[in-house]
Amino acid sequence: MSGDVCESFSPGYNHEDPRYQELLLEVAGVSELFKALSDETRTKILYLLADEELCVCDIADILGMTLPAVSHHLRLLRTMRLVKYRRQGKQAYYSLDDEHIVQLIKVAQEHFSEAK
Amino acid sequence: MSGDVCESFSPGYNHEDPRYQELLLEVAGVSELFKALSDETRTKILYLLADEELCVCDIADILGMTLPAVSHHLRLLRTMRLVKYRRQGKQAYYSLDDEHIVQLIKVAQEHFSEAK
DNA sequence: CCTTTAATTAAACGGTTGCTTAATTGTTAT
DNA sequence: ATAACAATTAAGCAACCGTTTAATTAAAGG
Repeated sequence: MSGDVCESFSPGYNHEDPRYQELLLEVAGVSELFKALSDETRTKILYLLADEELCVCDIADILGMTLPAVSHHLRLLRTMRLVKYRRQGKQAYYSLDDEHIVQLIKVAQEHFSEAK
Repeated sequence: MSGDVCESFSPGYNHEDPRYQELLLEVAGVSELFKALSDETRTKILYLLADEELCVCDIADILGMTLPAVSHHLRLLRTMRLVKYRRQGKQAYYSLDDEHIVQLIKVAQEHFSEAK
């Protein structure tokens, strides 16, 4: 049993317990999701897509960034299942794939505004 | 007006509009909050503190990390107003400072579990 | 006062990450 | 087929981030 250090009590965390392993997997997934949202550029992209569907070119223009840079971020957001895209002619139109993001951003906003 | 590229329409984003500037500030704050949650170690710490108050030494022991490493993360979480601490003798006991984090983690969990 | 323990801070190192440039793929039009 | 445009992919580089080690501060006890 670990955790009983500095003479203070703390419950045991059995690292061999399969439930503990499962929890670790969840933690990894959660932090990976937050990592996708931790970049300012990606957050901006999600804000834009929350309003409307946009093609890569438009996003790059609005944010004043190069196309490859934006495409790079979109790929990450895609693998995290946060955005989806549909191809129409030459353009690829992106939009939000999940309502959870809107919730996450909303809660984060609240914390931000309350923290002054 | 920006945004009208690749022959597709997109509404104008006036970069001089004070409301736009305010929005940018919010985006920066939101992404900064997510950045605090994006590290796996910090997420683990928040999971632990969601259960109970713990001192730095215990956290380090449970996670199998050095004390300075944990302290470093706690400082960041403190500046983000996510955790608070109280000193009792030699130890510093940390606990969650905000219920928003629990909400954020809960929503992230849902997304993670649904995304398989 | 000196020693010990908990915690923080500072400096340095290694790995990761995001952007840039260049090259490639895919689609439309001439 | 060739040309032009949108998008992706790849490689290289600079900046950032998390950990480690060492030094410092703070508090309790002999």
